[in-house]
Amino acid sequence: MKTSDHRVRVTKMLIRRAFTDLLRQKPIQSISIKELCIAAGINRGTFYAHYTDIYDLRNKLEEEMMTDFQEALRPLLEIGEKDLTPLKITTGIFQCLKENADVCTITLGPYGDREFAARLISLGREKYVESYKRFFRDATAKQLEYYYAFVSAGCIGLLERWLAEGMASSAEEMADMAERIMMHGIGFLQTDMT
Amino acid sequence: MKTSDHRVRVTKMLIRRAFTDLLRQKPIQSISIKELCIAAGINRGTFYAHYTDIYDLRNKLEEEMMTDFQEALRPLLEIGEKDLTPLKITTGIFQCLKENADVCTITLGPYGDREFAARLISLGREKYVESYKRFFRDATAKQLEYYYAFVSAGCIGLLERWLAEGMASSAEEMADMAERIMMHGIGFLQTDMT
DNA sequence: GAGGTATATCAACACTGTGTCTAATAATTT
DNA sequence: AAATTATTAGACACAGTGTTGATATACCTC
Repeated sequence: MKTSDHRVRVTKMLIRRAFTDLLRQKPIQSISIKELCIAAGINRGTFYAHYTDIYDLRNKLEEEMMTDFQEALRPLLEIGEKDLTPLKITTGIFQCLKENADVCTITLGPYGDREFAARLISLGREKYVESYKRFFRDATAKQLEYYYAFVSAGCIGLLERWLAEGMASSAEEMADMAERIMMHGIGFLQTDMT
Repeated sequence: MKTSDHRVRVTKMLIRRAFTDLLRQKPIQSISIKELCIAAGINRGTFYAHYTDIYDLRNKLEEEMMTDFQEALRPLLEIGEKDLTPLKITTGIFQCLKENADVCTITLGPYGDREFAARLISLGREKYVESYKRFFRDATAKQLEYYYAFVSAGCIGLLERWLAEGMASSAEEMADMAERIMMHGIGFLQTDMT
């Protein structure tokens, strides 16, 4: 099933490059197939051979990223891992994002798809909830749900801010900060920080 | 400047109603002016007399909401208020949102505009930061920025969840939960909850 | 390398929505 | 009642969409 044809790989690469370029300039809703094809230097019919519309293109690119990220995070989420801490998962995710900074345009940029960002964050969700439950056995499911809704959205907000500042800080630094806020709330400001 | 003409008020009301209806069914990018006008039962030329395109319509509706909310929150944000706590502000905002649940479609629904939701949340931002600074004088500006990025996004995530569950809980309950998470992080699960 | 196959290109097509305009009609204000 | 303003209906050129068929070319297998 894997397409090994040089032509389609070149075509898809051209489309991908033109698409991410355009996404830096304008929101997805004002990107037409026509202008994308002109920017990519391909025929419009060729686009339709691979995608049905712009949103299908975005979805397919996001799926690619998702599998890439899952692959990159696999060692972190291995069942064998016993000394797995939320901090390690967070750091891993943040590290992945930093290594694929260009891709973040699609998810975290001003015209990004935050719903997909939420899915990325949720990659470590099960592990998270599991370890939370270990610590807070008497918490209700509803409480955990609301808490997760809060902190996952919070992490995305943190990531947006990080990207907006050019990802100047290190992934560890950001993950540590996220972890502190998640664990202690505003109290994180009182703890020692490097 | 206030338009007192019956006709334009009826027209705008029809547009608004048709628009929020459509937003419950599909994302804004796939709502055409034509179908909106048919749904509203008005002439297409009339739409152009008031708005330039669909996004201009959304912006203008959001501006209306924003001023409404500012008005509703004014007593809470008065300079005279001395015993103003973050919890009171949060409760006020959550209460406003609950009282305008239909409007939340535009901001918090699955096809909503989360950027605007962030602006709504930020209504109390200055007051927030001010009171935070009072408690944490040695916190750096950067830390406060990241913290605010986290918790404002987190509140939106919480609101989305709330809306998704039909706003079953009370505004006070939600505000209290938000406040606890913001103040104590995961630790909020250990404190007494009603 | 020659073969057949798959892919990209080009031009053309009907179709839908856009944005603007004019003349006519209806409601509102003065 | 007259003047102003808002809405309507129809028409227009224009742009983007999605599809089709014919042609050329790059690819992989043998």
